[in-house]
Amino acid sequence: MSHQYNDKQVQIIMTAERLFAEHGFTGTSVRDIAQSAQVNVAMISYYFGSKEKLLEAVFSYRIGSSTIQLEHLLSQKEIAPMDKMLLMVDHYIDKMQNNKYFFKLMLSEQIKDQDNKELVEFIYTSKQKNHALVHALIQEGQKSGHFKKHIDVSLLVSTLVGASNHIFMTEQYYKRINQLDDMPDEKFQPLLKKRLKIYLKNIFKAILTYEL
Amino acid sequence: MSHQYNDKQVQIIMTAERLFAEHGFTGTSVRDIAQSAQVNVAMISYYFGSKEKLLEAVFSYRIGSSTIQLEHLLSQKEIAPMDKMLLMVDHYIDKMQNNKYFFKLMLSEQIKDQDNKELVEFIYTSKQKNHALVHALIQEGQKSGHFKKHIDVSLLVSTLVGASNHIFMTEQYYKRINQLDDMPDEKFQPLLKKRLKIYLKNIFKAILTYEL
DNA sequence: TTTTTTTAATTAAACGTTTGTTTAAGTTAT
DNA sequence: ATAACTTAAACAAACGTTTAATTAAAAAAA
Repeated sequence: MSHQYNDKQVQIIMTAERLFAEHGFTGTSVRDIAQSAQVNVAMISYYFGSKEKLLEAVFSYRIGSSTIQLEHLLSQKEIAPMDKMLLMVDHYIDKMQNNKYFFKLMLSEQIKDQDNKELVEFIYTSKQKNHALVHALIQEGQKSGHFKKHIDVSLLVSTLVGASNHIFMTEQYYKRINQLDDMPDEKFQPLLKKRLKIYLKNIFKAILTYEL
Repeated sequence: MSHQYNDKQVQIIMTAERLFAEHGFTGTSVRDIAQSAQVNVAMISYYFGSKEKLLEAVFSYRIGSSTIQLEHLLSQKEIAPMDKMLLMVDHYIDKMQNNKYFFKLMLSEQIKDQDNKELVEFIYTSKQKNHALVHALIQEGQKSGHFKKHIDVSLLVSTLVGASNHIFMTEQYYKRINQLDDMPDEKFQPLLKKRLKIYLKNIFKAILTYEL
């Protein structure tokens, strides 16, 4: 993976990302994408080969920076393990809110029975990298006595990923159930983000330190 | 909503549920469903009117029992609030493992930009009911002094729903990352369920009681 | 610098499939 | 005899992809 894409290709990729997220991969036609991106239908085959390859290009386009940022954060020696963990939570939630479409797409691709093996492998590799980083951080915290023993890293990560995903995917439900319908989105979004961050960081503190 | 369906209709509904969950709504053709359910394609239009209506029938078929069971559980006066809450977690996880296809389908329908307003309304009503029940239980626990104050019910429920969903949707990743590839599924499934229950109940205890 | 050649980008139209749904003729059950 | 069920075939519309023709841009030759 990992290409260099010209302006027109990026335009197509970002349009596809949005439409795939909103209506699903099969729910989006190449003509929908072409029209929204204001290019001819044939350009998609011309540049990417096929609709499937375009999906892969979307993933390819979003790679890299994520893991690198996390790696950089966790490598800073002067930060205490717990603070690193809480920073990670903040970082992840920011990332998700800034890349809602991609996270939606990633989630819906994981739900489906995958036949696109390239994509399955990419998602797994990406997950494994993050898992390894978190695992190392937890071990570091356990050695220094800041964290308790017997922590299931997969479940911990699933709490962050699953709960954040669920809240952001269903934020309209959150709005309605909490009687925030009248609040404009530019006020609601920061509010939700703030609440989610506080909430998840408290959970992480509890899981990592308390002997429940 | 809420119909009576004959054997053949149920056969179609359950097949559709599985295929919609595995390949998405748009990713499943009525011919796929007809073939898997071993009926003629025209039977789907004949019984349900359209593919969209069939999707609604799947939801309609799964209604009722869920909320009723939860209502029954939470109405039992002799059980302490915390025990009720932990029972609810157990109950929810059991339900999800026994209805994996439906939960997958429900999740992927929530991810999409909904145009099917009937379905949106149904999902919202269902969520609201559960939310109200949990909310009442938490207030009960707060009054009796068992729970702490200031609990965001939506975030709490999202933790249960989101984390459970994420784990079950990506259980193959869990298997691989935790080096459980060789374990047969009939051993792995109970293991995962057990771990998830313990883990989530601990989180709930922490959120509901500790002043974090 | 101009002209020619070669490559890349862009287009509308057409390709063969597959899509959801309907039809009209049939069978089975009431 | 009436109603409910079941079928293969047909329908137009939408699908992903390819084609062949044209324009724009870049490279090479004059």
